Amino acid sequence: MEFLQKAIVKAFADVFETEISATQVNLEQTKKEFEGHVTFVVFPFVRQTKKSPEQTATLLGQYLQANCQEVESFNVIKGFLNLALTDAYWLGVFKNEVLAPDFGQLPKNGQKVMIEYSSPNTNKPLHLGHVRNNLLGFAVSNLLKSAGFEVIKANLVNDRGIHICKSMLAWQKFGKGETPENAGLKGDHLVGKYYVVFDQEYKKQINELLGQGLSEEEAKKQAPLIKEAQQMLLKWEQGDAEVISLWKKMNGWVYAGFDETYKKLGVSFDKYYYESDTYLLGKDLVEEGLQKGVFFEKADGSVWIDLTADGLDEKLVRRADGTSVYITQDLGTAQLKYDEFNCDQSIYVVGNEQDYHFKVLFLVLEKLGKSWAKGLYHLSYGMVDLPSGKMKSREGTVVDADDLIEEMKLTAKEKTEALGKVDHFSDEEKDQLYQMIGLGALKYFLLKVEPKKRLLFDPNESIDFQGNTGPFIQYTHARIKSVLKKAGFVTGEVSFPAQLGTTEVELLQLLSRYPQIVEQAAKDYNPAAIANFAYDLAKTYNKFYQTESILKTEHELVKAFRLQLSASTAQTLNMAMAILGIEVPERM
RNA sequence: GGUCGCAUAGCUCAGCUGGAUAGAGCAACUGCCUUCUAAGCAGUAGGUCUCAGGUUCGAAUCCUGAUGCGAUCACCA
Repeated sequence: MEFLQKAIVKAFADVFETEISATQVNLEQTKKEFEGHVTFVVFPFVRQTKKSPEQTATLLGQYLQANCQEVESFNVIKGFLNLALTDAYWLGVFKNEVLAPDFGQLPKNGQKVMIEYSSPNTNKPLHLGHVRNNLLGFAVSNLLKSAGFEVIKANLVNDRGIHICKSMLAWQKFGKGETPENAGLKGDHLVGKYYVVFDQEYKKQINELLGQGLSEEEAKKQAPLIKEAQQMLLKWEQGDAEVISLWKKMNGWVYAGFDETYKKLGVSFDKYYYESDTYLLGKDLVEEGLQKGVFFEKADGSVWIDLTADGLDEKLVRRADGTSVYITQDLGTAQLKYDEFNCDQSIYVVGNEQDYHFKVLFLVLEKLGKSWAKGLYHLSYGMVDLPSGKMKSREGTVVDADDLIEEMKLTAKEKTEALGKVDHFSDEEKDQLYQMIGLGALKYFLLKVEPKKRLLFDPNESIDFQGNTGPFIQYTHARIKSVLKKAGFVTGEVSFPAQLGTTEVELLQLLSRYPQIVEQAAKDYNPAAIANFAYDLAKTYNKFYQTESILKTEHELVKAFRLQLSASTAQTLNMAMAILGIEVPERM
C-alpha cells in the first residue's frame, strides 16, 4: 500500500498545496458494510486543507482516481474516503507477493533471540498450566523465526532443591522399590506420586505435633520428615554418593516421562540448562555489584539492593551465610546465556505470578550496567484456572497434561467416527488423524487467547470442534486439499482471469495481509494474532467456496486461478497453524 | 495496605498505532447436502463495551478516580 501513501501525499501537495508525510497517512481496511477495499480517514487533515471533511475526501478521491491507475473508484461518507482498487492491482499482489516463494517467511533481520520456556520442576508431571507455557513458548519461537529472527529455544530445568528431595525421601521411605517398569507408570507420574505421599505423611506429622501443643509454625519446622528432607538437600549439595545416585535415578525417570509428553505436544528445545549446574552462579555478580556500589552489605553480612527509588523494595541477593537465593542464580544464568549465545533478545516465558521477580531481575542487571539487559523480556501469561479455582499439584486438583491429551484424542475419535468420513482409512491413519485433531483443538483453544489473559478451563465442558476452533481450520485445509486433488492441481504457470468476484478479492486481500500479521504478532509476542488470522482466513475461504464453484467453472482460466487461490490459502493456513505448532491433515 | 494485571452479548473470545451503525464462535431459533468434504454456508435474536469524570472533530481503545476479580509484596523457587 506504499504507492497509495505516496499518492496521497502527492495529492495533498497538488490539490491542497499543503505538505503531509507518508507516515501520517493511515490506511485501513474498509469495513464490510461499505464499498471499497481501503479507507483513508481525512478528519485529521481538514485543518490543513481548509475544506470540509466531505469536500476534502471527495477532492482526494477524484485526484486519486484520475492519477492513480490502481484506483478503480471511490466513495465518500462523511470524512471517510473509501477506495476500490482494480482487479489488475489485486492480481498483481497475488502474483508478486502471495505467490512469491518466500511468502510468509520474513527476511532475516540478523537478530538472535533466546526463548526460555517450559522450565519444569522434576518432582511432578506436567499439568495444563505447563501445557499453556509450552505451547506459548514453542509458538512464539516459531513466530519469531517466521519474522526473521534466529531463535534458540531453551529449557531451564529445575532439577534440584527441597521439593525434589521431598519426592526422593518419600520414595526412599515408602516406595518399596517401585519403578516405572514394575509399576507400569510413566516416570514423572511415579515421582509425582511420591511428592504427594510426602505431603500426606508430612501433614500427619504436623497434626501429631499440633496435638502435642506446638504452634503450627513450629510444627511445620519440627516435623521429622521435613528435617530429613533438608538433611537430604544438604547431603546433595555435599555430593553424597548415595543421594546423588538416587537423585539421578529419579530424575532419569522424570526426564523419560517429560520427553514423552514433549513429543506428544510437539515441542522441542535447542539448549537445556539444569539448575543443578547453574544454582551456584551469580556469586561473582554479587561481588561485582558490591564493588560498583550497586549492592550493599548489612551488618549480618547479607547483601541487598535498594530499589525503593524505582518504586520497588529492598531485595536480598545473597544470604548472610553466603548462599544464593533464587534471584542470585537467575542473575548468573542470564549472564551465562549472554556469554554463551550473545543474543540480542532473551525472552522468559513464565507465568504472571512472577511479574515482580522479573521486574527486579531486569532492573538489577540494568543497574549492574549490563548493556544486554535492555534485550530481556518477560513474556508473562495468565494462569489457567479451573471453575473451582487454582490448580494445586499437592492437592490433586490438577488437569494432568498426559490425561488431557489422551482425552482430546478420544473426543476427536468420537466426533470423527460420528461423521463417518474416515471408514476407508487404515488404523494407523486414523490414529494419526485423531491425534492431530485432538491436539489441534487443545492447542488452538489455549493459543487463541492473548497470553496475558487468564484462562478458564472447565474439565466438564469439552473443548469445541466447531466454529472458532483448531479442527475448523484443519477441516478447511483438508477441504481445499480434496478439491485440489480432484482437479489434479499442480503448482506451475498461473493464469489470470480478466475479472474477479468480490469473495475472490476479499480472500486475496486477506491472504496478502499475512506477512504484516506475522510482523505485528512477532512484535507483540502474540501467537493469538496468528490464530485469529487463521480463523479469519478459513472462514473467508469457506465463504468463497460456498459462493463460487471451482471445479465446475466453465472458463479454464477462471478455474485455474481459483485452484491457485485455493492452493495459496491452504499453504497459508498450513504456515499459520505451523507457527502455532498445529498440524493440518490432507483429509479428514 | 503498597504495587502490577484484567473487566466487551447468557458463555468463550476478537477489536491493529483513537475513526463509520462494536465483531466472531458456542448455546437458542430458521433455511441450505441427487452438484467441489455440512467439522461447512446463509439468516434471526442477543450490547448503556463495569461505573464516573477528563482529553479530542471523534473514545471499547488514551488520562484520572471508583468498583469487582486475580497476582505479588519470603534469607521459597
